[in-house]
Amino acid sequence: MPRAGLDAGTITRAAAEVVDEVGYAGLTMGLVADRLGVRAPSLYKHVTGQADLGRRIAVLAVTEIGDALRDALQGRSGRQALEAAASTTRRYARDFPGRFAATLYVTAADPQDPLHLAWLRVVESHSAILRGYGIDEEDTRHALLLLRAFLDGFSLVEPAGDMHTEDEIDLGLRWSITFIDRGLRELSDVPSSP
Amino acid sequence: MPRAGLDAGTITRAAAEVVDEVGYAGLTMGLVADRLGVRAPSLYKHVTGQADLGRRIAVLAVTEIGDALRDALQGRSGRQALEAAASTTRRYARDFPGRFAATLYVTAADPQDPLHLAWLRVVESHSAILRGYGIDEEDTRHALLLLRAFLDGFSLVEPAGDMHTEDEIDLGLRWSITFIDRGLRELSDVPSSP
DNA sequence: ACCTCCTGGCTAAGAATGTTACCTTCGGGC
DNA sequence: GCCCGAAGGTAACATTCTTAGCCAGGAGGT
Repeated sequence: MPRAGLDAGTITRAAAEVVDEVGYAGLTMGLVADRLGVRAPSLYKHVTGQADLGRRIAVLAVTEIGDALRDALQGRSGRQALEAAASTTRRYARDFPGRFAATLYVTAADPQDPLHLAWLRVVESHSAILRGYGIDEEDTRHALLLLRAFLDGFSLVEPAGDMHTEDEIDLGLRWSITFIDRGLRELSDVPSSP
Repeated sequence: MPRAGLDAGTITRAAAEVVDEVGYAGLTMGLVADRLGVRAPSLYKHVTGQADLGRRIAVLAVTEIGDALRDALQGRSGRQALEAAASTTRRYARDFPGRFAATLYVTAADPQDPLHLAWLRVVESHSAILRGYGIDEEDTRHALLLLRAFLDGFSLVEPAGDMHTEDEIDLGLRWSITFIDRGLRELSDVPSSP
């Protein structure tokens, strides 16, 4: 029987598909192995265990979000950039619920953690949004936290769908973007609409 | 041997202590049983299983947050109310990390779900904050979403502590509160400082 | 006081899963 | 063609959730 040609990457991608289907809590080594046409113990040749696999899913997801943000922010600034970032983050959370959950549950340990580096790229995109508003460096640092809390928090509220309808969230999101955009413009040294 | 006097409530409280110590993912029936001086299968006389127990922890946590918010908002309005809500939510997330995680992971199924009712009380507190700003009903509805995303999102970013120091988060939170407070005051029909 | 019955806790056992130990075989380098 | 490391397989073990079935304890009626 030929080798399956596994490596950590293919296993992680298969695992990411699994969590998107069965939820992050439903991840099992057996399901991942099945998807790859392989037996569960074979996975341990490439990942150290389920915890490791979970971390790798989180790194993959944060990296993908970072990529998506970078693409979406090309050539946009101000309110358009805010909108693009919000809808990108939200779409990712909806299309890949398991992966997105991983980004919330798994936290980086040390600054060398690949997860940390992946997050830095996301933060860089958030910074790019703020750069367009021309606010000073200290405000930018604080606003970054607000932005992350807002974007992640909003995508988080989504699955708790019992409280709000899809449309209501859509409207709320657009309203919130207007709210934040206005606040940021007022902070700006050179208001774009004085 | 005397009866232990278990019921769903005591089991849930014990389980809540367990998750705060070992993390939500580390919850096992055995740990809960140990804490109560009882064998694991006995728990099944009062809760249907681990999933049920997880839901009950979430309900407990959301209820506690609701109570804490209600207390903290007594006699405060405007910016003070915002600050009180943020620090209350954040303190809860830090003091009871396992329980707080449960509020993020578990989602209500139907509108009769006790979890849904518990969330309604939290939303009621958020509404109370906004009420003080005198903004119209539609804006209030949208702002509620913003508030929930912000408060939960901020408490969520906290454990990902590799990226920001404690003080930095503190400052960012105060800055964000100022930001939101100003935005809300500008929405107000009767600006408090015209 | 005693009997009865249900409740609540226990032990034992089964099923699912994560993980390790060890074996086998593929496939490239000499 | 041989050798050896790496990749995958099988078997087995440990942990944990959960169910089945037993037994005691105590509340309530007589």
